[in-house]
Amino acid sequence: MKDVAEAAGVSPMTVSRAFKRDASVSAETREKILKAADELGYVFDATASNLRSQRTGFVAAIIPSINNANFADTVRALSACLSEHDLQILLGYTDYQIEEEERLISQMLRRRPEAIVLTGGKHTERARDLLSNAGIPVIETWDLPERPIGHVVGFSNAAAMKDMVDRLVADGYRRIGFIGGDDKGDTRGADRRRGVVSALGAHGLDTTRLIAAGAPPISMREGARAMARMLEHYPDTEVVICVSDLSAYGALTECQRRGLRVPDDIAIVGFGNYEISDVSVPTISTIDACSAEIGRVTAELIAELVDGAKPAGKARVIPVHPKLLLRESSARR
Amino acid sequence: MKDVAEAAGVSPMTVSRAFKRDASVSAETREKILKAADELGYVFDATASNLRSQRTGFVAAIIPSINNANFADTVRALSACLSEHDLQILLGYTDYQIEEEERLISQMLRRRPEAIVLTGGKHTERARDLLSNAGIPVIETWDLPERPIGHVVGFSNAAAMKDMVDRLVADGYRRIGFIGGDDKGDTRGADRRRGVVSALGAHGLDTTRLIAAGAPPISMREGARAMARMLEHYPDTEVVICVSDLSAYGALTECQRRGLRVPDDIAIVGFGNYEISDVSVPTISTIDACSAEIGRVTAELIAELVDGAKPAGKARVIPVHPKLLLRESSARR
DNA sequence: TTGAAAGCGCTAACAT
DNA sequence: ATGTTAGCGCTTTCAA
Repeated sequence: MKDVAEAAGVSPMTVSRAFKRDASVSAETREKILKAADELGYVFDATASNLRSQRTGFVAAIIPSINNANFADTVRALSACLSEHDLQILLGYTDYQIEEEERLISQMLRRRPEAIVLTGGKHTERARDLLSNAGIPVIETWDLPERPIGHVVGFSNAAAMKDMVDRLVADGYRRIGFIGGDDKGDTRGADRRRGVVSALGAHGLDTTRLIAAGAPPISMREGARAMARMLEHYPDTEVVICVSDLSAYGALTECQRRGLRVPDDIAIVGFGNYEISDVSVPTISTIDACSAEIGRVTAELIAELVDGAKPAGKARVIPVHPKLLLRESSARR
Repeated sequence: MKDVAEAAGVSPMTVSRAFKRDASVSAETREKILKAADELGYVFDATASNLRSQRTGFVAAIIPSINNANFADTVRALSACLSEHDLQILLGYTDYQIEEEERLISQMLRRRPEAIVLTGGKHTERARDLLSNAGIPVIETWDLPERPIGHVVGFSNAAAMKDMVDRLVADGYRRIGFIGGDDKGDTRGADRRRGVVSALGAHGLDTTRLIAAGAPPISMREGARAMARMLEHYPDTEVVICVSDLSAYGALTECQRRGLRVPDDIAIVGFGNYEISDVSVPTISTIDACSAEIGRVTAELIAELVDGAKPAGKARVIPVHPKLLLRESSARR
């Protein structure tokens, strides 16, 4: 920057200002400086800037898996909105393990992010401590934690499933099974399972038709395998609720390979409104989790908190509202 | 760090050493220091460390889309291998636009990454300049560029498609169509289309059965729409090659909705070995692009280049070898 | 194994 | 609108 200053015949401070958007530099001077910088091949050093200004422009975002279209949608929306405020995402993924989340949090805080976004409301105690003491906004998403660390943008996975069960029961379904949500790592999956079981109980229905799908990520293959076991153990099941659309699609293929008609012989529903659920034959009933909305709302919240015009204020809980999408796979004959 | 030093009764320099892995600090002193740091809630400041040591531990990685399982697999493997060398990914995505790629590159270089990974070999001239002058290893992936900027880890999309066409022709297919690859943004898709057309030409077959799928990301829905047009314009087509498994699956569903049997009435093949291609009914023939291998190999290359034991050396081209996976959707009756 | 001095490249704060 | 001074929190370098 010193070199650029010399080349342009100004002080380093003026060069610094010329590289800021709102700084007070005459248009003429700025042009001269940018030209000099370009000729010298100068590249602004954000590291030094961050240290001196104590602002990094980073927002840490931690998701369970990078290879999940729902979380990808959230991150994409988050990233797009944040970039309008000159904020950049520092992405990490936990492989559905809170110990790994703790490690990531501890690592990322060293980079001095200006806010941190988490997926879910279950964390190690040390992670909670680190976050509470970090002095930056913490936003938990994709859940409504009982004991929030800071802000929340999300929904109750259990309540979403209750709505689905209520609807299926209203449609006349009685023998209802569930696939997945057995592993502790996938806390949202476990919440969905709990929601289904408790809703079934409330209707006085059988709550034992539960099939494990193993450790997350629960994908299509696991869904197919679990459906095979469902059909063996509970062959008279009328509708199978799956922890996600991916497992629901896998379950659907298992039925197709066995010559079972969906929904005529057995109905299937999923969760997440992945693209496949609206394209497959039959299309799959699901719940839209508002992935992108979660990202957008979170970004807006962060922009507001980081701009720092307001005096912190207290932690907010912003609910989003999943939507039931009834499609061919659970249509009553 | 000064506070920690005082609390532990040592100099800041010793604290600094205690936080390094290999530094020479007596076990006793280190323990004392870590305890003091923990009690004070001290969090190491990577920003200052980066500035002084001129090492950030960042590797910039730019992919077309975060919501693509192939690129996600590459990034996951890259990230996992890099973290063993204390390197962290700074992820950006271009939405398949090289102008956006240029903007991202320029932004990311300010953060002083120690290497930069790109997807594809097509970039703006300014992007090429920025990268050439950045003084860090540049690795282009998922392609074999004619004019590489630095290192390359990838394969020829056109050659991969030639193999597929050759195989289909050997299986007796003659009227072969292609869906996608029409938009300039998806350069790998365009390469695949070129590869198909040129291979068809070499066999003396009809090269006009090309259906546009629009701007990327080409997903299931676009595949279904394109298949509808293929069936209208070229109803006697024997096999349809799709730019990816997602569009291939979409194409498959369009056939199913029309009552066409795959592969008996029409065969379909895809690209990328996405999970769906091995689960759908029928399973979809495809080409495995070695997504994870690209990430792993790239990470190993970077680790070697960044450790800096060697004196730079010249740019390397490391080919990976896509594999034909023939499945039900193109099985000859 | 530990410490002291200097400075990485930028910008906050103040002055003009 | 521009310049000067000081220093962000570490680590390199040298010394003991």
